[in-house]
Amino acid sequence: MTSYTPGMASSDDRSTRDRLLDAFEQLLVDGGGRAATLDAVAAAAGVSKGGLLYHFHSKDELVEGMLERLYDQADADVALMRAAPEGPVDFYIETSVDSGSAFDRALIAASRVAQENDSRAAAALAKVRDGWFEVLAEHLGDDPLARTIQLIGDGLYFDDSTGLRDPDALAHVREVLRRLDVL
Amino acid sequence: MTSYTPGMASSDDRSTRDRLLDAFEQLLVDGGGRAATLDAVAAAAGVSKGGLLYHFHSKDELVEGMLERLYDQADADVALMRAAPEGPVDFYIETSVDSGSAFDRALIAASRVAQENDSRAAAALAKVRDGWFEVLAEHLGDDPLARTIQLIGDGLYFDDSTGLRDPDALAHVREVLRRLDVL
DNA sequence: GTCTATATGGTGATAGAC
DNA sequence: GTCTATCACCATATAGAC
Repeated sequence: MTSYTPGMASSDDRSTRDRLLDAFEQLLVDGGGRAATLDAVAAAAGVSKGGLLYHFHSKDELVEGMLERLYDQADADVALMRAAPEGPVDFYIETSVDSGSAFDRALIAASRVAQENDSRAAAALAKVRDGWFEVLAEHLGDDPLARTIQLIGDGLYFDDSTGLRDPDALAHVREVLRRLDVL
Repeated sequence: MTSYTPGMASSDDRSTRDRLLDAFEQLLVDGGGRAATLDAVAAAAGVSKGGLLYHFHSKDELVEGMLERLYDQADADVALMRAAPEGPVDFYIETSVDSGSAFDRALIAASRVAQENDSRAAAALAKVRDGWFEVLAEHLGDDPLARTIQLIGDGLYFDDSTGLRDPDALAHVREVLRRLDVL
């Protein structure tokens, strides 16, 4: 698997490429897989459809490019999680509510694709989740607790991505985690 | 809002109507909004596209019919939850993992539609969730805990609907809930 | 590297036969 | 009550001009 390397593009087409992926993700987040057509992606990125198809020869390649970026973002996120001063648990639940970050957008976009029965996207999400779980389980030394916290994070993500966001959710979760002596 | 009333169909077309809604839901669950075309729904239900369009004049009406059924199923579920011998919390998390029930299918289908930016579906899901929360909060007398348990349920749902199912998840959650003295 | 055609097939919806 | 035929539109993808 060739990994996506931000600084190493062979020419200066990186910004157009990334703008296209950004637009693709945003359309997936806002309107689901149905709204993310090639026309819409090209328009949102400010290029023509032909321009898009120069960078990505098919919609499939667009998905592939998106997932490659996701893997790198996930690696960076896990590193941040391990090094977080507030500890990995607080970092994890805090970043599980949608802050509008590029990584949040990439995750929600990937889950939209996964729900259209794309096995690559589902595998990518599973791998990202495994990375988080590893850190949680290592830090807590308690699989049931780690799994439960991960489910809470999944729930926060799901609610945000379905427009069910509850502003008190994070405070409530923190309160319960304190009772469990993990915060 | 005219409610869906199983026993009161004005003629014997109820079974065809329900078969169409069943097929619509199943296609949404399996392949997302993109796969649930009118052609596919009609074929899966064993009627022609014209036959479908006799019962539902548009795709919008198909969604509407689906959400009406969902409301009634949700009312029934809340009643079961209140009366559950094992208590509402255990009932809630147990039924949050996809058992393949008609209600599970309806919920996942509705969330697929909600994620394509359909406000009716999002509102329906929010209402269903409010019903569960009310029972949880009433029973526990503890909003943070009720909200957290609800998030765990959302996480279980999300994982199932994205193909991330972990067979130990439920056991792990139960273990943690015992530590919190709710099971 | 980006754009304009254009081919091909799918998708929602209508009209009207049976 | 269900079906066939048909329409206008939108989607992905190709070929090739600039």
